[in-house]
Amino acid sequence: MTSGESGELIWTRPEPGSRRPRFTRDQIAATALAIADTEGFSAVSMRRIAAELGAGTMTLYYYVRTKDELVALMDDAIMAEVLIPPEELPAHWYDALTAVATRTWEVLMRHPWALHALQNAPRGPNSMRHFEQSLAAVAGTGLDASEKLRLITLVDDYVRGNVLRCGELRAGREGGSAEAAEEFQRYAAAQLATGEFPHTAALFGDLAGEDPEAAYSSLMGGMSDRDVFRSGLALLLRGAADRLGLSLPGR
Amino acid sequence: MTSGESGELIWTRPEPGSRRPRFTRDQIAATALAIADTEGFSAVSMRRIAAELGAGTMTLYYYVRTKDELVALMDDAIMAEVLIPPEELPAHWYDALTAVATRTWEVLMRHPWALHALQNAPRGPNSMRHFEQSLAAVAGTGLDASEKLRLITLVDDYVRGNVLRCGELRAGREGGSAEAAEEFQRYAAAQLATGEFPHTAALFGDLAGEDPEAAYSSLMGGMSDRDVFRSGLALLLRGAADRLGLSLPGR
DNA sequence: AGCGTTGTTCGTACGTCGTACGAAAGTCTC
DNA sequence: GAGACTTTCGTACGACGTACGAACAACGCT
Repeated sequence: MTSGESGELIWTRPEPGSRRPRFTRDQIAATALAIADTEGFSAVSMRRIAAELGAGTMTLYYYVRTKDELVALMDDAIMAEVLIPPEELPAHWYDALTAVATRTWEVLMRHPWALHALQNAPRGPNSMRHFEQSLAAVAGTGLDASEKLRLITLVDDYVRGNVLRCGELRAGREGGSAEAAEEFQRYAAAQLATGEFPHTAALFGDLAGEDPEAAYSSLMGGMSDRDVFRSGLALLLRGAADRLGLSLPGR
Repeated sequence: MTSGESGELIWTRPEPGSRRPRFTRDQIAATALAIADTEGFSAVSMRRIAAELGAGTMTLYYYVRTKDELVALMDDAIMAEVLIPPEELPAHWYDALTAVATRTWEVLMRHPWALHALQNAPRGPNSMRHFEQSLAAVAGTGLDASEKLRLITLVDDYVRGNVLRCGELRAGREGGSAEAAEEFQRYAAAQLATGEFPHTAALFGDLAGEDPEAAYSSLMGGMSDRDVFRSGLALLLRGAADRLGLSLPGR
C-alpha cells in the first residue's frame, strides 16, 4: 500500500537498481564549490550544502565522514581545473613550467579561499596529477631527481605565495566596505607622516595621499596582477636556468 | 560600607588610578598566541582566552570589537618577531634580503597557522615595519621604485608559499596519526602502480615503498627544510641580480 | 556625604556550527 | 512475506561568536 502498488505510474515508480544513492561526491563537491565562489568559503556549511541539494543535513555524512573530507573533495575539484590537457603542454621546460604555473595561478585566483581551506587535506588524486604534470614539464631538462623536485617546488611555492597575497588584496578590495578602506588609508598616511617609514614614504612619493590600490597599480606601471606574477615567474625561471645550466627557449 | 571603609588595609585597597583596565591588548594577544602555539589555532576561542586570563568571556570585547580584530593583533605580534634589529641588517642588498627572508621564514614556521589566520586582517603596524625593512634592504641597489617593490614582493611571495607548504607538511607530520600516514602511503603506492604517474614513479625510483617523508628527505640529499628554502631563495635572488643588473656580494 | 557620570566587567541568551545517534524508509534476497 | 542491506534524515548536544544590558567601581560635582 505504501509503495508496492502494482498500478503505480512509471513516472512515480523508481528505476530499477535505484538503490544507488541519490548523489555523488562530485555533485556534492560541485555544490559546495558553487557556494564558496558566490558567497565565500565561510558560507559553506553542511546545512547550507544539504539545503542546496534538497537533502537532509545528515545525508551528507553518508558520502563523507567529516567536513574536512568534504573540503578535501572541493580542493581536489579545483586541482582538476588546474590540469592542462597533455597535448597542450609545450615541449621546452621553460614554456611548459610557465604554462603550468600560469594555469595554476589563474585557477587559484578564481578560488582564493582554496589556499586557506586545504590546510588539513592530504594530497588528493588531482593534486598528484598536477605534481606529475609539473614533473613532465621538466622531464627534458636532464636534471637529476633532486634538482627537478626542487625546481618545481620552487615554482609552486611562488605561485601559492603570490595567490595568497593577491587573493587577500582582491578579497579586501571587493569584500571590504569603502569606509573601511578609507579608514585604513587615513591610518597609513598618518603612519607615513611620523617619519618612521622613510623608505616607504619615498617609495610612494607623490602618491602618498592616493588610495593604496591606485598607488600600487600606478607603481606597477599599470601592469595587471597577472602580468606582475608572470614577470616574477620569468625572473625566477631565469635564475633557475642560470644556476642549473639550462637553456632558454630561443625566440 | 561597601568599600569606602576608612580603616581598610592598604593591601586590600586598590591603588589610585586603578580604574585602568585590568588587561592590555598586548597581554591578550600574547595569551592567544600561546594557546595557538601549544594547542593549535582552532583551540583559540574567546572563551578559552578569557579563561586563561581569569576573566569573563565578554570582557575581551571591551578591548576588541570582534574576534577578527583579535586575530589581527596576534598577527601583528608575530610580525614584530619578524623584524631584524636595524644594526644587524647587512649592507649589501643580497645579504640583507636573505637575512630578512630567512628571519621571516623562521618565525612563520614557528607559527604555521599564521598564514591561514591573517586572511581578513589588513596590514598592522609591524607589517608596515617589515615592509619598510624590506625596502631598506634594497635601498642601495639603485633600482627604481617599481623594481624595488616587485623584488621584495617576489621574495615575500616565495617565503610565504614555502611556509604554506612546509608548514602543512610539518603539521601533518606531527598532528596526523601514524595510522593515517600509513593509509596515505598505501594509497600513494597504489596510485603509482597504476602507471598513470610515470614521472612521479621514476622520481621516487627505488624509494617507492618508503614512507613519503623519508623519501622526500632522501631526495633532498638530507637537506633540512631550512636549507632547501635558502637554496631556493639563492636561486631566486641570482635570477633577480641577473635580470636587474645587480651585483652579487663578493665572498 | 551624596549623586550622577563614566569606565570596566561579565552573566545571560540567541542563532550558528559540526556531528553522534538511531529510527525510518526503501530495495534486494530468500 | 521475512529478514538483511543500503540510504535518508530528524533530533539533540556541546561548542562557537557576540548582542544586550545589568552590575560594579572610581571619579567630579554639588
